Amino acid sequence: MPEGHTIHRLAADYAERFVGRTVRATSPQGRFAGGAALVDNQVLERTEAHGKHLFLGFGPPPRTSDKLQSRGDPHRWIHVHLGLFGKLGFGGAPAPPPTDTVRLRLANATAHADLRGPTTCALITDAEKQAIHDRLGPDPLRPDDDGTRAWQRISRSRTTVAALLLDQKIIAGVGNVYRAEVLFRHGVDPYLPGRDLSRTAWDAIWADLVFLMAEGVRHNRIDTVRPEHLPEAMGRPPRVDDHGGEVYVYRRANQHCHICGAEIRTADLAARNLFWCPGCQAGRGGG
DNA sequence: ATTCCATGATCAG
DNA sequence: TGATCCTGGAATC
Repeated sequence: MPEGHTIHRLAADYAERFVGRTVRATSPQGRFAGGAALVDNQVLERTEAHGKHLFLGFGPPPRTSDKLQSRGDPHRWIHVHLGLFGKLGFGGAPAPPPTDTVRLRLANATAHADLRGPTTCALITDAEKQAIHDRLGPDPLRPDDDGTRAWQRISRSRTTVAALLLDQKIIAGVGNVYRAEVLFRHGVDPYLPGRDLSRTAWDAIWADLVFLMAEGVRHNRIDTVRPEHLPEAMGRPPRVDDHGGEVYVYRRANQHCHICGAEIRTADLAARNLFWCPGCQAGRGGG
C-alpha cells in the first residue's frame, strides 16, 4: 500500500523500534546479503522519508570508552523503495524463521522487521542520498517543503494535471489514490493541462495533500471522504471492498458518485488507472 | 492450477 | 508505448 504516507509511517515505525540501538541485519533471501552484513551490529541512528523513498541511517556502535555517547551522523544509508509490491512486516522477538522472500530483516531484543519485494534496497552514501533528494519534488509530508517549486513546473506545463501529480520530480509522495481523490475534492478535471490550473486551485490542492497525507500517516490508510459525505452521514452502505478507507472515486468505476450521482469513469493514463467523476470534475480548475 | 491485477518506476526504442 | 522488475491475494478456470 505504498504511497508517501505509508513510507513516512514506516520511517516512524522503524525509528520507534530500532533507533539508538545496535541491530542485527540479515538478508534471508540473499539478494541484499552484502549490504546487510555491512550494517549488521551497527546502530540505527535515524530514519527519514522523502516521497516514496525510505532511508535508514546507520553509524558504528559507541565504544564503551566514549564518555559522551552522542549520536553521530549516519555514515551509510539503506535506501528502500517499495515499488508497487513491496511490503514491510513488523513483529516482536524472538523473530520467527524468515520466509525465503525476506530481502532484509532487522532484529533486536524486542522487535523485528521484514522487508519483502522492494524495487530498491541498496546501501548508499550520503552523496548518493542527496542526489535522490535533488531529483525529487517537494513532499507534502516534509515540514520544510512547500508547493511553490511544484507550482513553477505545473504552471508551465501542457501535461495533464493528472500526469503531473504522479511525477515524483514535481511532487513527491502522491500516488494513484491521492491523485484521483485530491482532484475530485477540488473539482478539477484530470485532463486539464497544468498551465490551465489556477494558482488558487493549486494552493488548495497542496494544502489538502498536506492534510490528507498527514491523516494517512496517522491512520495508516487513505481516507479522503469529508465528514458530511461519510456513509453514516449520508445513510449509504460503507465501502465493502479491499483496502480500507473511504474514497470518492478511486476504484469506483461505474458506481455512482456520492455527491452528484453520475457514474464514475475510468481510463488508462500513462499505464495507470485514472478515476474521476464526470459530473463533479467537468472542465474546472482554471478558477 | 492458473491468470490477473495492484496505492511504482525505469529503460529501450 | 511496451517490456521489465518485484510479490501475493483475488479472481477465474
